[in-house]
This record gives sequence, C-alpha cells and structure tokens, in this order.
Amino acid sequence: MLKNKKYGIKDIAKIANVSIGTIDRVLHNRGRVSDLTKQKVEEIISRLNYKPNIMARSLVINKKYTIALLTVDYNEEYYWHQVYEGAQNIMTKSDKLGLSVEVYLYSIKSKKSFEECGRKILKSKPDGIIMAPIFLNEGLSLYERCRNLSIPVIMFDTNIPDTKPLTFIGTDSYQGGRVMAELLTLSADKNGKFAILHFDLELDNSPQIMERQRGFISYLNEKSPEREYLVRVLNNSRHSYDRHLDEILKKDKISGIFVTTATTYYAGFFLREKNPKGIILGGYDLVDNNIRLLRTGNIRFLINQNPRRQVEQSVMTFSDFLIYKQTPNPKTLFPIEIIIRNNLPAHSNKLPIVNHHLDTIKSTT
Amino acid sequence: MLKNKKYGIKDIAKIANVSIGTIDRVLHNRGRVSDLTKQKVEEIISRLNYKPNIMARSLVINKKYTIALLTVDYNEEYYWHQVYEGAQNIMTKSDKLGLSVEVYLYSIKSKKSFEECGRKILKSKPDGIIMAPIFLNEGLSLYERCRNLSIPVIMFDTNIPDTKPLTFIGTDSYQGGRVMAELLTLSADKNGKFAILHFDLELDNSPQIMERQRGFISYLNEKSPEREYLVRVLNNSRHSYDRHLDEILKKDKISGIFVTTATTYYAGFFLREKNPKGIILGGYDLVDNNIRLLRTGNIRFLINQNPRRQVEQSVMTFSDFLIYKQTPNPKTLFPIEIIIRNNLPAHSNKLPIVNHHLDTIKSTT
DNA sequence: TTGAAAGCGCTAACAT
DNA sequence: ATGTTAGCGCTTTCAA
Repeated sequence: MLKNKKYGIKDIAKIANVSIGTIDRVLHNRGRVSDLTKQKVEEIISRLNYKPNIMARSLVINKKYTIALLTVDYNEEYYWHQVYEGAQNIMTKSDKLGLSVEVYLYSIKSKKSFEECGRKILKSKPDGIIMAPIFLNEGLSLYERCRNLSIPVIMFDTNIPDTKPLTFIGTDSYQGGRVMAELLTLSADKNGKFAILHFDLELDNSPQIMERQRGFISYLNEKSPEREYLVRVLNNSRHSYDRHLDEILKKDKISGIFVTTATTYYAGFFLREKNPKGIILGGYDLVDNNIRLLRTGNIRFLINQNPRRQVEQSVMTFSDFLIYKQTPNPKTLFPIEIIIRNNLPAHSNKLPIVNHHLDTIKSTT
Repeated sequence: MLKNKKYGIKDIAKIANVSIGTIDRVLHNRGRVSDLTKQKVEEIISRLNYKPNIMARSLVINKKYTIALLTVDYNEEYYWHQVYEGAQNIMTKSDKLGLSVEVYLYSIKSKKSFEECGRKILKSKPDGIIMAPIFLNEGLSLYERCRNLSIPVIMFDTNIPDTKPLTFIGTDSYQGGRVMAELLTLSADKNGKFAILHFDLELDNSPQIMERQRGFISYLNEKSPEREYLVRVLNNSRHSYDRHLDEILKKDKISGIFVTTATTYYAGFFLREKNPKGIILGGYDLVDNNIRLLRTGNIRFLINQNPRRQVEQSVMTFSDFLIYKQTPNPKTLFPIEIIIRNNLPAHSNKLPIVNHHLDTIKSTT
C-alpha cells in the first residue's frame, strides 16, 4: 500500500476479487451483497483509505441542484445589498460548488411580499432554501411547510426560536451586546449613564434584540456595576429618536448610547445636529447611513455581522450538504466584527450600486 | 436556444457540422483548424454561451496538483498553530479543491531551517508554493529560484518588497497602525504621551513594521496633533522591555502603548507586574501570551491578522489558479480585525494543542 | 485540416 | 448475489 497512490473503485474490485458493481453496492448500501463479501470489501476500503473521486461522481450524477435564496430587496438597504453581493460572488463559483442559486427578493416593509416569495419558491421545488426570516411568524410558517416537503432550510441573519434548520448562520447576539458594552465602557466618560435604544418593530420580530441587551447589561453588571443605564423602545422614525433623546438628555447626563439595531443612524443624526458633548454612540450593521455617520464620527462603533460572508457560507454549506453529504453544525456563529472609522474601508469600500445585470438571477419583485 | 439548456462540446460539434475534436482544437487554440471553421465554431460557442464542464475536464486531466506550504513550526507559537489549523481544515476539502498540500515547517529562530525547507521543496517540484517569508533575504532568494523554475508563489503574512508573487495575502499594515491609533486615542487619557515600541529583529526583516508606525503616526497627526509620542526599538526579551519601559515611565506620563509586533506581551507582563495606572496597551496578533494578557486586561486591544484564513485563502487561490485558470489580484488584503476581551472567544476558542496526528502531513522538522 | 475512438472514475440499468 | 456495460463531458492520441 503505497502512501501516495490514489485507489479507485477498480483497485478495490481487483483486490477483493469482485466486480466494480459490487463495490458500488457496498459503498452505497444498496443491499444485494452477501455479508461476507460486504465485510471483505469494507475492510479493504478502510484499509486503503479509499476516497471516492468527487469529480467522477458528480459528472455521472449530473444532477443540477438549485437552491433558493430568500432575502430582502437589495435596493432597500446596503446591508441587504451586501447579501446580494455575496450571492453574486458565490454564483461565480457555482459550477465549482455544483449548484445554482435563484434569488427571491421581498420587501422589508411587506410581510405579504415575503409570503408571496415563499409560495413561488415552494412551487419551484428547490433542493434547498436559504432565508433571512426577518418576519417571525411568516418565516416560521414557511419553515414548517419546508419541513413537510422535506426541503432543507438554512437560516441566516435572524434565527427563529424552536426551529431546527439545517444550520443557522449568524452572530452571537449576547456576545455582541457584551462587546458593545466593553467598547463604550472603554471610551465613554466615567460619569454618565448609558442608554440602550430598541426599535419596537424589530423587538417584536427578532428575539435576538433582547439578547443583545442582556449581553450589554451583563457586562456592565460584571465589570462596571456603578454604571447606570436606561432602556427605551422607539419606533422607526427620526422623530421618535429625536423626541426621546431630547427628553433623556434633559433628565440625565448620558455618556454612551447603544442602539441594538441598524437604526443607529437615527441617533447619529440627532448627535450630528444637536451636537451634545461627550456622547459615544455604538450600534449595529453597515447600512448606508451608519457608514456615513461613522465616517463623520457621529457613530463611533459598529458591529458588523458580515452578511456577505453569511450568504456565501450558506451556499457553501448547501454544497457540502447536498453534494458531499456533510451535515453541518446546527449553528455557525461568526465572530463579532468591530468596525471603527479606520478599518471600515476594508470591510466595505463601496456604497450601494444599482445593478442592472440581473440576467443571471431570477428576481420576483 | 433554450435558456436553461446546458450546451456541451457535442452540441456545438453537431451544430457546426464538425467533430468534437475540432471543437476542442478551437477551444484551446491548438491550431490545425481552418480559419473558416474556426470562426464558425467560435461564433456558435459565444452564441450558445458555452461553458466547459469543469468536472469532466478535471476528471480527464486527472492531474494531481501538489502545493507546498512553507511556514513556521506550529509548536513554537499559537499564531503559527493557527496557520497549521487552517492548513488542516482546508486539506479536509482538498479533493473538492483538486490539490494536495504538503506542509514544511521551519523554525522561527533559524534561517538555516528555512533554507533547508526551501531546498527540499524545490526538489519535490511542487506546482505551487505558499510561504510566509519572515526572513527577508532568504525568502527573496527562494522566491527568485521559484521564478526561474516558473513555480508560482503565493506569499502570506509577510510581503517581500519588489517581488511579484501570484498574490500576497495579508493585512494592510498602514491601515493597521491607523486603527490602533484610533483605538488608543479613543480610550486613553487625553493627557499623556503614546509610546510606539518596535522589536529590532522584526524591524530588520519586515518592512511592514515601519508601515504600521507610519499609519499610527499619520492618524495622530491628523486627528490628534497635540498628542506627543515617542518611539523605541527593543530587542526581543522581557528584560529589554522592562528596562526601557521603566525608563520611559520615569521620564514621561504615558497613557498609551502600541507594540508593533506580536511581542506585545512583554509590555503586558510589565504592566501586570508594575501596575502603573492609566496605560492602555495595544498590539498585534493572537499569540498565547497576548491572549492571556487580553483576558487579564493588561492588553486592551489586539489586531488579528487571521492567519488561519490567510492560509485557507492561499490554498483556495491556488485551486482557482491551477484548476480553473483564474489569475488572482496581486494583493488580497484582509480587513483589520479588532480584538478585545469580549470578542476574543469567537476568534480563538482554543489554546495551542500539540497535535500528534501528523500522518496526513509531511513535516521536515 | 479533420475525425474517430479510447478512457478519466464513477453510477445505474440491465444481465446473469 | 454478482457481473457487465453504457455513458456523464471532456482531453488526447492516432489515423485519415
């Protein structure tokens, strides 16, 4: 047994004194093989450390897997544009990966559009679905229907509690909160409270938001118990942020603000306008406005969830699963990426571009 | 021309009324085809948007590419262990990638061992070399010899000036310095100087170190021109750091220290022992001691170059290049990763483990 | 200048 | 229960 020789099904057949058909049968547990020969063949297989030639296998199987990517319209936010970029990028390599991706876009403002996409996807009978279920109930319902049809589902960005997707790909929310607490504690004035701002709609739809708060507070309790903090739930408007922040600042000295969602920019705009001294603002996600305000210094810290890599990873995981039969871990957590002004360029050097070359992609909007 | 039909060499042959052999000749510019048929065939190819089937191609070519990975012994430092982890991980997927990786380890303390590895590698005639050329001259010499033998070289971690590897994979040193300056400025006491500490040996071998300093200083000049700073070159010993730091602290009030290399921990040990108040320490790389001191809080910030992903990327780039004939960009710069205590776990949840399962890997140490 | 045919390693249908 | 064989899409050799 030479170390560098690559053994094939033929070699095994010769050694075992059976035909290649038999080898194939034991390799795939197709039955109709006597226990004796089966054992013998299996012994040889493991002894020679046989590894099937993937190229040959997929050549003959020649199955074109298609997987559906259900995500938010990339024109609505840079965050979702990054998802789209990831999809584009990975599709370049799709023959390497052995599957094709069809993109379905829904509007972040419309549960209906999500549901409609879901219907279309199911009708197309994909071999897998990748989705960002930012609507909790609708996402759950789609997930259930996929289960019934035994279509594997990968969730990214947002996880739905009590579901068992093939894998969830995203960041650890609790840890994210802790990181932000550490950053603010590090840089904010010792005297002054911290404000935690939630966005009501997302609070309803994403259980992760509360995790971020829990993480944030747990850090304060552990490392900086004398720090006071307050929590507010706002709705998604400039007005709401302005009003609440005005009110908060009137009552208390605030030295740090943590916005638990991508709407960090509302607080950023407030700071840019009113320019109160000594307030450090940190929040989530590289959306257009957040990037701008990070550049102007009104936002100091952002946590990047790397949506681009999340989709890429999702597609690759499906490739591994469908083609190479590798079952992923139930969770794939990405590290918390801290973005400040000076490492922003490498993470995102382009603002959204409307892309007119959609021929290769199917969109449903 | 149906949109979803996949055309093959056979289809083209039929349409053009020639044999598949002819198609192959025009596809690969092998000549011996009349201009007329060549044109006709080319027209059909582009009209049908023909894409060769990679699986079939590599099946028949059946070339086993082997690439050599030249890196520092993973037992010497966690940083290099991460490189090794990356290599291990990517080798799991090596049949997917279509190449095998052989690892050659040299000692970080011995230029001789680097050279010897280089000799062995060249003797093995690999299809490509991935190296971390931490010895400038020796790395250059190996690079030149590869050039003469037209073996493509990918450099990671450290770049050698005036060379043109297939690609350099690493982080932007200038930007790294800027990021650290921003972090220290953000969190350090306004009153107090910054100290920039270099490690003499690495200063000689790696031009990147000066880039880090340049980035650091450029940020200070721009954003915080009133901040004074001093620069020291130390040798790689606890003693040197202790002596210099003692001396520096006697003369000046220091509120921030930037160590431009992985030896950040020497300064960290100093801080842990002498415990001077109000000094924020930041530096480079997730090496064992740095990780420990980040956990104890003596180091506040680390920049992670993600050596693990660097090797993985290197191998994947070779796969793309050798098999799919895609030429990479001359530089692949990773984003600057900021590591603080609370996002450390996700980046590195294990300390070095001595791995005894080396059967799959060739080592030359 | 062109065509025919073997074969890469494997799967699956069919034959025995 | 086991063997035989066609063919997946392509490259390459040899013949015409």
